[in-house]
Amino acid sequence: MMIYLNDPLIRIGIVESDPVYLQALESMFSLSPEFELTGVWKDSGSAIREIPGTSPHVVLIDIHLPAVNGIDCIRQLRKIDPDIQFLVFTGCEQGVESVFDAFKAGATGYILKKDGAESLLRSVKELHAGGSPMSRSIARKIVDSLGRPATPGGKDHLLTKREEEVLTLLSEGKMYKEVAIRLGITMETAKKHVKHIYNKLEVQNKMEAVNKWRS
Amino acid sequence: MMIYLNDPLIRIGIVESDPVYLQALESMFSLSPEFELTGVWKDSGSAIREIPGTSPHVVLIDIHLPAVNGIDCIRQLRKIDPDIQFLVFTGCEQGVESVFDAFKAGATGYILKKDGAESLLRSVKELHAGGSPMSRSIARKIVDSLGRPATPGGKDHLLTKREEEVLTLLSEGKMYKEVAIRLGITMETAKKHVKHIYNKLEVQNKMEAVNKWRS
DNA sequence: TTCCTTATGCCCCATAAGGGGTATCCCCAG
DNA sequence: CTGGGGATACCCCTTATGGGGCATAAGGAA
Repeated sequence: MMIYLNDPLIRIGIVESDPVYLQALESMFSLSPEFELTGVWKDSGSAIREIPGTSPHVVLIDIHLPAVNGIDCIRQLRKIDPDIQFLVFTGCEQGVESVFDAFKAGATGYILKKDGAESLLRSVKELHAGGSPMSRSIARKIVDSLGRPATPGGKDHLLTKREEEVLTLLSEGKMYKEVAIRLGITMETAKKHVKHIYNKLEVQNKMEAVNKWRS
Repeated sequence: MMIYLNDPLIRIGIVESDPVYLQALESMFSLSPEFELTGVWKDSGSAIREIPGTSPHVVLIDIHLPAVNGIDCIRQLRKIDPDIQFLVFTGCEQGVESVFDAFKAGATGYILKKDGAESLLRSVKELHAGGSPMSRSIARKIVDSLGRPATPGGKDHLLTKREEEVLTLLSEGKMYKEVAIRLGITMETAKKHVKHIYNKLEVQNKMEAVNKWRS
């Protein structure tokens, strides 16, 4: 891993589907003299194609992206250019598994949108200096899970990737019908996934599932 | 407002209904040489009666108290002794309205339990020194709401006290039946409150309502 | 006073959600 | 090669939810 301590500018790329955040981030990094914005992308597809040509030091990436999620995007990009550092930047706090997935995929930082702008800038600098910035609550999730000896169920993943996708949509208030459309499956299959989720988490409804999952 | 920068000890009172937290706080402040614990109370009634006689500089108070909530307790105590500084200390982050209510009632600090012990001690000192310590996310809520020009609805309180109670229970995954039992009303009335909430927040289901409320 | 909001209660009705079963298909581990 | 988990799909059923109306009582504001 290269460390660019002496570089005059931190070259940064942004992958964010939310236009409001994207605009804010774009302004913020364009206006800061310590950064050079190499580009912004609204989806994983274009990000994977175009980012390698721009050689950023750091890529700030949301994991909630349409079609291909940010974690897969990181995985792809790491294969192409392993020198890029990825800072996951997400709006909602999800299960500890998502955090692990992100780090396994090659992310080296994981912060929450709610932490605010100063925190974000500090994190980007810290990441570029070789650190692993993460939000307090994320760090806590990790420490907590390390504290659990042998993982109660023996299982690494309580929920499957598909189940997490379903739960993410449910957590946004989507109905089964919408979940089905988003994932390109039938409503019955979406319901089936939800039933499995409830069994695994030992809950009876969406709200409890989301609460337990996020805890 | 008096500022006690030169006092040798910060006299502190605690109002907390959770016995576990109360024990922890009691130990913490008893053992710190910078503080003098003037007393602890488990409910608003006894706190309102007894706190004025103990002349604390700072009162650390949970807003989730049985019977009379912490905000009303602060309002009452301020009338009796306006020199007392109140630091709201709560477990769960609720809507921005609750935060405003606390400040309007006379609180001058608002922190979350999850911030931890060091943060709490620092906040008490900062409060005593004339500051307004608050958790980062609380500060953000306030800044965000100030950013919204003229408050879209013109209304100060979007949701009524009762509606917030209902929404709190819904956010815990309770069914209408359980909400009704908890609040001592019929299920139909609980449903009615929920309908009002949905109208006000312009949403169609529990999850969206909770998301919008918390944002 | 009158009007409005809040909180309460009850009715009807359509749809969403939750719980159970069964069955393919694919892929990976034993 | 065989079994199991994961993902897909369809069936049945009951209950919970969301949306509408109507009504009353209390309390505050115009």
